[in-house]
Amino acid sequence: MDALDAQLLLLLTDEPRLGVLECSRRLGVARGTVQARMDRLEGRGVLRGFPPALDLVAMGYGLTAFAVLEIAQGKRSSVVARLREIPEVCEAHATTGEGDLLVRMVARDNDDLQRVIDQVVDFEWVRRTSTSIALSTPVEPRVRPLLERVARRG
Amino acid sequence: MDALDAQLLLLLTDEPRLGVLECSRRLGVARGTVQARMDRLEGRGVLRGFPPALDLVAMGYGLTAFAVLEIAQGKRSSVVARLREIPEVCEAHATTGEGDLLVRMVARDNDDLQRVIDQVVDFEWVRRTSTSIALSTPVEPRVRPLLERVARRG
DNA sequence: CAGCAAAATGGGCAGTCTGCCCAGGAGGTC
DNA sequence: GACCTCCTGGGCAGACTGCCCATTTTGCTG
Repeated sequence: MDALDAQLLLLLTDEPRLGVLECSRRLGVARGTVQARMDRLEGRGVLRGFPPALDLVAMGYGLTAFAVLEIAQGKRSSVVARLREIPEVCEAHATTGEGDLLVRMVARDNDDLQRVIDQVVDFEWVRRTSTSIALSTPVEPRVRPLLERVARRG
Repeated sequence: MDALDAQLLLLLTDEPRLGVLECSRRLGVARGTVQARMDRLEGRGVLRGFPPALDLVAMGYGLTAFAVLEIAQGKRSSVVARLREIPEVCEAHATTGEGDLLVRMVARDNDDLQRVIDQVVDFEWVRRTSTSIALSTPVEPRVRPLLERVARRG
């Protein structure tokens, strides 16, 4: 990951539709170079692809909630298996600290959220839970700043 | 968002590099239809684009941590402004419940993480904090299940 | 410092896709 | 029945991709 790699990724972050040719023009390098860089980044697993970015709010899932679950000894995989079956569960992390599992979920409205939370929480091996609703997202998911740092140096 | 929209998005989720033409073939519809659907989805804000998916682990940021911050009355925007300046802060949500702010951050190694956490936590208006380190991610960020549901019905 | 391997350059070529256009047909509404 | 929206199938010029090549630059090694 040198500066050129980072600049390329920044460019693609800002304008993902750019083709290889256009990227090479913007960066002032040859087309083959950009192609090689992208191949390498993809090969190393840094660049995983270009998945469509979907706006859950626009899709009708306007509510996001987080739940911290405390799980009975050795039962985490059972709980995870169950969580995976709930479509509204968008993400889950096993963590240190007070809780064992941090779960992010979405819902269409309050009733829906209640239903989802019940599904997540009402489960034999879940000992204790603490749920919070996301009121706003002051920092949208981002990687840009990290890239910028690499892009500047080199 | 009808079934065709969802199927299209599913297709793009699985193979983002697919062009309009190939999508139309796979879905068994005319090319113009796919084009129109994508334009509409993008217009409605559902489809935000195709940003590059970067693997933070492969980039060297192998550690993820979550912090719950309790903020002094009315000082949230100050804290948020500060958080935005820390590149390692990848996401932050204002929440109900015990904490006021849920922050996700990444770091290269333990020392780095310590440094980042200090930056996030050592701040005048932050009252109380609770930090957890993500040990694993049993449910990777996903939207697919929600799409599948729409795709099946109509 | 000479020498080598990896990387970047600039160019060329066939195949394919995009963006845009049009006329016709299908399905639903007033 | 008139109308409107959506999908269809086709055509066209322009642009890009993937791939190839020979040459030059770069950066490291002995």
